[in-house]
Amino acid sequence: MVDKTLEQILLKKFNYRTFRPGQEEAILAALQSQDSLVMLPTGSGKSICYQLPGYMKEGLVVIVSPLLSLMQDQVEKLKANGERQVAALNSLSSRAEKNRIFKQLHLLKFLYISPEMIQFDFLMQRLKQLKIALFVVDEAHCISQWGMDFRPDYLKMGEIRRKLNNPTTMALTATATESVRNEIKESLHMNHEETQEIIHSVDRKAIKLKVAICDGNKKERLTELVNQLKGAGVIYFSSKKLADEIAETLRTDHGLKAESYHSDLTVDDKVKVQQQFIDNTIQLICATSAFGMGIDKPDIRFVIHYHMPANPEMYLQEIGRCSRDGKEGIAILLFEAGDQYLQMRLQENALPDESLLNYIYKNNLKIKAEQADPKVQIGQFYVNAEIPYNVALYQIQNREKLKQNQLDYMLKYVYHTGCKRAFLLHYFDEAVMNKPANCCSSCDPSLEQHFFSEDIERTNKNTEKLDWKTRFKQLYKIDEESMN
DNA sequence: CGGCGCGTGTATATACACGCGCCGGTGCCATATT
Repeated sequence: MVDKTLEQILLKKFNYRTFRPGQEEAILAALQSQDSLVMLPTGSGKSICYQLPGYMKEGLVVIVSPLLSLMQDQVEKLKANGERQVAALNSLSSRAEKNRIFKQLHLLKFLYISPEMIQFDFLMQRLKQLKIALFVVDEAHCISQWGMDFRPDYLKMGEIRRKLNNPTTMALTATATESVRNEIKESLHMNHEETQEIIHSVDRKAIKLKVAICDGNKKERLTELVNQLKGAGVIYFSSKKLADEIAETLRTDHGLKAESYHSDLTVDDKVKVQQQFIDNTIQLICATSAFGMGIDKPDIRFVIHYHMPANPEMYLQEIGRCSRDGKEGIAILLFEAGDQYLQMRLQENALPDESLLNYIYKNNLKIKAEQADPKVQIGQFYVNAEIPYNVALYQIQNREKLKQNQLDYMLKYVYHTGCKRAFLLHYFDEAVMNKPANCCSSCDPSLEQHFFSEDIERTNKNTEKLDWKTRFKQLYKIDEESMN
């Protein structure tokens, strides 16, 4: 059943003729003031799910977003679409801009904001007085994936929602198991029975799955692969240094157009690398997990993991950047015995141990100087939320066990001899429907060969080129007149 | 775990072996200056 009115608005506001799967259900839920948890695969137009009902309902749409670049990106897109009543409130705005946005909040339709900034008292007071049409948590898996680890402000969104008088809420994500979905709902204080879940498969059939077990020759395997694979690709590392080094090797020894991308890059270097990658000026990105959210490149043909990610959710997110145009692509996980220990070390360092937690509970006021340490931040979150010490310890230890299990699942994935796709989907309680051709390295041992030849056209040659400086200006300078 | 850098010890003075310790990923915000 297709609602003609909705389609007319879709055409008028967004210039699309038809809805993609899931969009209409999400929009209807919002229009009926029903809370929803929307899980749609990457590239299926999640922003329309809240933007369209935003236009139809009275009041402000507040979107909690994890990254500054995502906010600026969305604002830019809406403005390009002719929307003027949109703003992002964050540390990139000058004091004058912040003031202006704050004063004209009642005239806005869409407000993008970080979980850190929305908590500010003066802002909350103001938001409380306004009619909130929709409260959106974008990339909601961050609540579970980041909130508990290094961004505790994500854990306060439930309280924020309550303070705003429980506005209609939409949580959006691309990858979440049932338990993560429950965690999101609980964290946001969403009612289990009344929240509508709009869940679509996480399976991306265009992406073929390969695991290559190496034996002391991972670097050689990597260079062999990138020399033969056609089109644009991303190589994920769990070390910034190694990402830099391999990018350098690929450039100087192999003449490939490769750049590295990680958190040490300045903001303008990040924008530059991203844009050159989208333009096909750069063919390969050697990245850490910093790279990816908001990357809209349609023709990424392969994603290689030099290091195993921490869990299947992250693996799916990272390989999900491949093949957004629907043409075939390949995800290759390179594994060497012992690789899991790097992840284990990283995980050990993420959460406070018993003695640190104890120290934080006893000396909370005295350690403000150390607030930069995420472990201390997590501990302080529990203290400030007045959660008893034993409960906090129990929760943290549970979290550690969960992470171990997730890593174990990745290891089992590596050594699984049956269908890799089936095994990965099983983690999300899904079965393989309509198994694609060349499904995975278990189903087709010489899978990667298909991606060495150029007979299949896999690149978009007519990608519009945009000077990165122009792009940078667009992204990070909100024009002044737009608020009037 | 594995790889690297560094200091120490050896056998006989500069080169090399050995063991020890360390490292390894995600982002908001603030707030002060120039």
